[in-house]
Amino acid sequence: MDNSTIANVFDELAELLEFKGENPFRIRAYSQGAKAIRDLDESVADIVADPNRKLSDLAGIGKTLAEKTETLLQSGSLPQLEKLREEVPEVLIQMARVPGLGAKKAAKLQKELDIDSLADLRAACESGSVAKIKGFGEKTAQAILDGLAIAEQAAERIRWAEGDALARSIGRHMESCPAIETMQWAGSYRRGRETIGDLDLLVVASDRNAAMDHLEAYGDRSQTIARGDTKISIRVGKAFQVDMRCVDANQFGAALQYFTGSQAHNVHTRRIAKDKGLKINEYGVFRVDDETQIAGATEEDVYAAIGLPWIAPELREDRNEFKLAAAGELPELITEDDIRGDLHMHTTATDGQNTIREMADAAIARGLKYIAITDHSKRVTMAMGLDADRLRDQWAMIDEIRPEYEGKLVILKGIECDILESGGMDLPDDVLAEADWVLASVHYGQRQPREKITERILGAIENEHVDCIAHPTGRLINRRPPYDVDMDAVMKAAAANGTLMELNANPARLDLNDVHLAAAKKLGIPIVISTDAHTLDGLDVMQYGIKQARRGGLTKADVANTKTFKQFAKLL
DNA sequence: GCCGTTTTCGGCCCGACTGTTTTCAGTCG
Repeated sequence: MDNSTIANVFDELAELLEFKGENPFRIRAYSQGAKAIRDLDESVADIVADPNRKLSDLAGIGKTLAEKTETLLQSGSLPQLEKLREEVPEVLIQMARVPGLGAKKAAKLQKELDIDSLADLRAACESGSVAKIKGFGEKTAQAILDGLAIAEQAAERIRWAEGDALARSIGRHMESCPAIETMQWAGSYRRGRETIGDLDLLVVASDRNAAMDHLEAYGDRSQTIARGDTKISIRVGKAFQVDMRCVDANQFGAALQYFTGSQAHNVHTRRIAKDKGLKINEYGVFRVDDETQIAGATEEDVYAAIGLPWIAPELREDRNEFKLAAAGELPELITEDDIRGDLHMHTTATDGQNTIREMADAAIARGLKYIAITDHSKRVTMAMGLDADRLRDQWAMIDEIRPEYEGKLVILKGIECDILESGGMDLPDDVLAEADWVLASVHYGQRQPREKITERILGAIENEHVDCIAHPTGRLINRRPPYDVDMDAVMKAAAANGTLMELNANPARLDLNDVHLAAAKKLGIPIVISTDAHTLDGLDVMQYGIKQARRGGLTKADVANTKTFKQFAKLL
């Protein structure tokens, strides 16, 4: 059982306990335990198996959660969870996911009105029976109806790149507001999370009402959810929420820090402040005894006030950033300027839209010094994958054009070779041996059982000609789950065999994810950030990979394609 | 349920906004 499965169990326990009206701090303990395990850069099972280590040494895991984790690892289930699932009606969980309804209101409605489904809930709102319950009213009933409509429109988190496009569009609109002096995006968008649940805009405005009016005038606004003196929330398009907060200039840094989150990171900063006799809120850092403000204008000031250096937003998840910051060991995160090569791209030989020359010229225009041409192998029939003959023809072509690029760009003879369903590589070893760069990837048999898929990938790692595992989990964000693969085993094998691992920068993939990247870094596995470009524009997705790499805490030194070609070649 | 060099008990981040309340609970981030 892997970390995320265990974490999901604790999250579900927390959710179910909330409906039982449990002590909120006990509920939080389960959530925090889930987070601690999910964010861990090593396998919980390994820690349990190690006689020299204890699970309860992990922050947020005490005696009880350690025992439950061991039960899960041994038996695969938890009696407490089974019992709670029986006790809490499924409809309660659905109800609490309706925006505006939480566990308490949902439980009260369900109990008093005997609601069995969301359809029942809608009917109860429409008939007026909800409004008659003590503590509820007409407006609450209407808010629930609105919430139901939103929930039906599947307000799922959007990919970071989509959030980026929306933020830029709203940003352009807001720039024309004369009342706004400063503005900056915060929230999970600023932290670079792979998906964004809403957008958070922070502004300093000479006239707050004018700024809020201006946001409400955004063309695609569908609804205003709330509007107060300092904060406004609107809905854009069908269901996406955008919040704007107005603050004074001397509060901007504190507000930016607060609004950027994550929530867990903020809780941690405030706890540190409290220990120092300080209080942090979105208006600044204050001494508790006399309410004096000691910081707030910039984020650097806020962190300095609690004795820490500024922490990059991508790291603010309350994973290990506080420990690193306190020790002065925060990583200097990779930037797009550090990238010198791109080692995964396709051409017209298979499913790409441009020729080798066109890709090479576009790479030069983007400042790259080396690329690898990595078309599909023959198993990928839909993309007209290459057999040995066609591949050798392509390599002959590369030999032919290389002189034109002498001193400007190194073009590697590569292949994205499929790992076959039955195991083994899609091209014979003697062909792979002629390649400069071999990516191995799974495209078929993605639903095979864990043991089988893991065995296939381990086989590729152990093949001496394979340089790198491409998109190692196969997930497509919001579309397709990762293969059921034992990533702990894959990473250990990659480390042992000197095989590189890809961070595929395509915004739908971003594969490996941030936690995997941190784990790879810990094991010393060099990461290659590649675009998997199928078009010239496809080369521009590198920025998304960089964002993801930063979230994994990667520095220039952790990423192989930041090296000069001469240094990079030593890894092959 | 977790945690600790003020502690093994008694805390646990902090505030905006809404609706329904005549002083605050619920929800959200």
